[in-house]
Amino acid sequence: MTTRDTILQAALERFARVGYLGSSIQQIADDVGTSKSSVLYHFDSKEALLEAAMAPALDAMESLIDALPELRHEHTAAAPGLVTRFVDTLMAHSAAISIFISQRGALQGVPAIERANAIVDAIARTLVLEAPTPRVLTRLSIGLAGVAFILGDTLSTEHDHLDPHEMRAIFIETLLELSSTGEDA
Amino acid sequence: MTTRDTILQAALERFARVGYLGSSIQQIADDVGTSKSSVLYHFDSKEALLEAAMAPALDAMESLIDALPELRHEHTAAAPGLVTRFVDTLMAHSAAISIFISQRGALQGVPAIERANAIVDAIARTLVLEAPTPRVLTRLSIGLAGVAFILGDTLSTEHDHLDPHEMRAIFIETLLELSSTGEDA
DNA sequence: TCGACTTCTGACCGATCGGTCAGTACGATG
DNA sequence: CATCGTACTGACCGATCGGTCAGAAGTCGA
Repeated sequence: MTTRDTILQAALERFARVGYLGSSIQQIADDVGTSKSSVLYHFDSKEALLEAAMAPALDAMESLIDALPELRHEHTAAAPGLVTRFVDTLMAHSAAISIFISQRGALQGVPAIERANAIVDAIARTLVLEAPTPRVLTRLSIGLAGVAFILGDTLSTEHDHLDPHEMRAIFIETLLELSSTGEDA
Repeated sequence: MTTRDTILQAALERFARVGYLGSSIQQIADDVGTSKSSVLYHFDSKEALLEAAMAPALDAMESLIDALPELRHEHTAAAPGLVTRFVDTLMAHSAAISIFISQRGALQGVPAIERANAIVDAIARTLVLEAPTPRVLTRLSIGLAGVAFILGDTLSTEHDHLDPHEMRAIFIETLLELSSTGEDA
């Protein structure tokens, strides 16, 4: 693996664990055994480093949005296939997702976070088309935020976590349940 | 209101909006129209300020825990009364709750956060007694984290949010649903 | 052998951080 | 009037922050 990729990985992990503001370039350099100057050679700034670290996750989410219109006419409400793909994408990029969820308030104005905000808006916009009640939307927000939070938690704590497959199943099932109207069918 | 209380309120709001690490004592002083030295006169340190700002929320949560054993034998699973009280407490202290939820990773070792961690552990411990499956526990975590996240979001963004009463009802209903075994009764 | 390019480093910069300290203004108390 | 405690302030401190820069070391093709 190239030095650049090593830095990218260490930065993503550290940003997720102790926060972007709580991480210094020096600490990231120490993590990978290089110098602060080396980090700033590969990336123009700390912000650029964050952007590069989050890019794969944002790319994946954007391509999921592009595929969303084709997936949703499968059912009127959220289709199981859509939710499954969503959960898989979240879990594949849990570090970046966790950074966005818990730090987007503190990082307003940072390009990478603004891009992620736009993605969330796009998701909400397409969901609103088929889930007009604020009730279902709120329920879905609870579910998505909760799932994202737990993913971040598994990264930053060494608690005993249940195995990823079980977690995945619970996530999918719970999100589907929350995306239904609620009371009963 | 005393200067001390004004500082406390401004600090709580700022910590919730842009993060503890993203807030400087100078900025908080500017918010209330006083000097950095004045803030440090009323509070020994930035950490002490955080602790004092979060204390009311933590006190409320602790007293809720104390009342928990008496409330739970009402039903085997989470009782509606318990959930309602829980949601009300969360909403009454949304700023402090939001700080804990989204920044406890970055603030490990800070006394106020350690105290909050202990509270969460206590809640989990009492819940485990009656909800032994990791499945229900995960579902509850999703719900609680999701609710807490939304509360923080309403503070830090100027989005159009639905009215608190509606939100409260959805929170309670959703949490009760998630605390059930799932599939059906 | 000679540049040219990439990778990387240590020295250094101004700004800001949390925190200390000596001192000031002032109302209450004797 | 003198004294004391409370509230508050500006000057200052060392440390760390993100970022710049000149140059060293190694690897190329010409």
